[in-house]
Amino acid sequence: MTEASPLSRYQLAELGALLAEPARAAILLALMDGTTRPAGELARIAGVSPATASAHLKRLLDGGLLGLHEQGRHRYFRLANDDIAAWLEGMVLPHASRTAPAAAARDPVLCRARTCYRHLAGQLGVALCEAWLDRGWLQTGSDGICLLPVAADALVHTGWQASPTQQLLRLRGRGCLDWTERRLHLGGPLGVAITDAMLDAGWLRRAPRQRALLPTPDGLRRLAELGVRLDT
Amino acid sequence: MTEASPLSRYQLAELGALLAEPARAAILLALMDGTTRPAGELARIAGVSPATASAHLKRLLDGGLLGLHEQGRHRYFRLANDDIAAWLEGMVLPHASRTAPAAAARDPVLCRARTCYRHLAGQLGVALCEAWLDRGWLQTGSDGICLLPVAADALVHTGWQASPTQQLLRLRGRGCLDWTERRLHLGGPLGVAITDAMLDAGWLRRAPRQRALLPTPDGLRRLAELGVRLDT
DNA sequence: CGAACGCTTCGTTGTTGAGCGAAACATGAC
DNA sequence: GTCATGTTTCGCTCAACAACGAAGCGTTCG
Repeated sequence: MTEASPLSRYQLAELGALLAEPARAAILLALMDGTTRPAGELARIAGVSPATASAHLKRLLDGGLLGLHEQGRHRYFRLANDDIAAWLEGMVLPHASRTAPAAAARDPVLCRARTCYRHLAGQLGVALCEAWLDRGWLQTGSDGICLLPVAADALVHTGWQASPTQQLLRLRGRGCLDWTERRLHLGGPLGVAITDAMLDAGWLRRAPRQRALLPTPDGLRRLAELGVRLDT
Repeated sequence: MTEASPLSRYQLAELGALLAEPARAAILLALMDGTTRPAGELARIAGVSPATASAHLKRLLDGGLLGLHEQGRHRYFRLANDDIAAWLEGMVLPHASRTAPAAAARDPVLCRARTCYRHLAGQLGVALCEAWLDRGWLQTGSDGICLLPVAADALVHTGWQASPTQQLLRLRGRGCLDWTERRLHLGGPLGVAITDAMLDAGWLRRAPRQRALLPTPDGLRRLAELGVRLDT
């Protein structure tokens, strides 16, 4: 059997139906920054009763869009994986051609650096991925992208803690499509770990109510040392 | 005003609702190969009455997903633009992580070469775009990607008709994300024109009922002369 | 233990919208 | 003009499902 289309009309419709309700859309958008939130909080964000939100969460869970972590009487929800986050980011495409004939009309802060799921995206994310691949710090293999020891040494030299850096060597990342840059940035567990480390170290700060990430002056300097520059 | 999210919950829900009906999904999938079809034919494909299809087409049109060409008593529908096609191609992402843990499980023929909207996509499309950018045959500017005269000369030398090649110089293309390769291929009017020319010249043939494109032995040879190789 | 809490399930109501046939409206053929 | 064809609009029915309150279940705290 050679499927004529990789996606049947029914699968496509089912996927669309999951987005077709403002309450569900709000839940997905709220989780796009990689946060993990309990059902009650998502109900409040979506503006519906806990009972209604519970039904929505069940549908999203069954649809494979959400992941679940149960802890006592709490149920914490998150996006299922990087692909879901990248896919949601890509949902802006139809609007891009309608509402933004000039691509520059988009929010420049969000273009510069933001989270995609839990990892770094935007110009900075793409620059990091490409620079480190160029330098041979990242290597793509059949099991994903891994960080090489030479990179870990450089990170320690720039001020990272040695012990967590050793853990990075065991993690795997993968390419994730960046919808503003239309190139790859580093996703997967490795991408998440690197982004978390940069947040911890104060190289990046989270914008108050956005998915945007704000690089600090110190962070920009350190990143430049690591070959990551924002071309302007 | 700095919009917190580039897409509100209502916009996202509206977009999802457009896909949420199997009949509408079937219409969009049928138009993904770049064809232009009258309302009656789309009704037959979707398996609904002309009256029902008319309502669906109106919604898709109002939603900005379709374009319209009226001719006499016929109304021909097509996808609105390249972005819509690329976006639909990206709709497989959520399924990719569920149903295809190994990316190689996808149809290799479709991965090699296919149409995205009306232009060449897949390994061959990406290879062409990158090779020609490397050679300096394509140049990216503020108004898109254009073909340089040196490339036109090379095309004529490989057997293209001189007159249509001159027209290519006036067209503009743009990068379009390839969901199997996760890199850019050449879309826009320039991409469409080049693909059409290759089909006319017999370098590529359309697969009977798929969006797949089959490169002919002659076509592969000529493409290799132009620097476009399928790395295996 | 009992009370408070977080969440889900159940039962009900109301709205949305998909679907069709019939009729209307065009256009093109004769 | 008359008829056939392609498409849309109208009126209707029916199914799906979002939403809530109430009740139920399991967990945590005092």
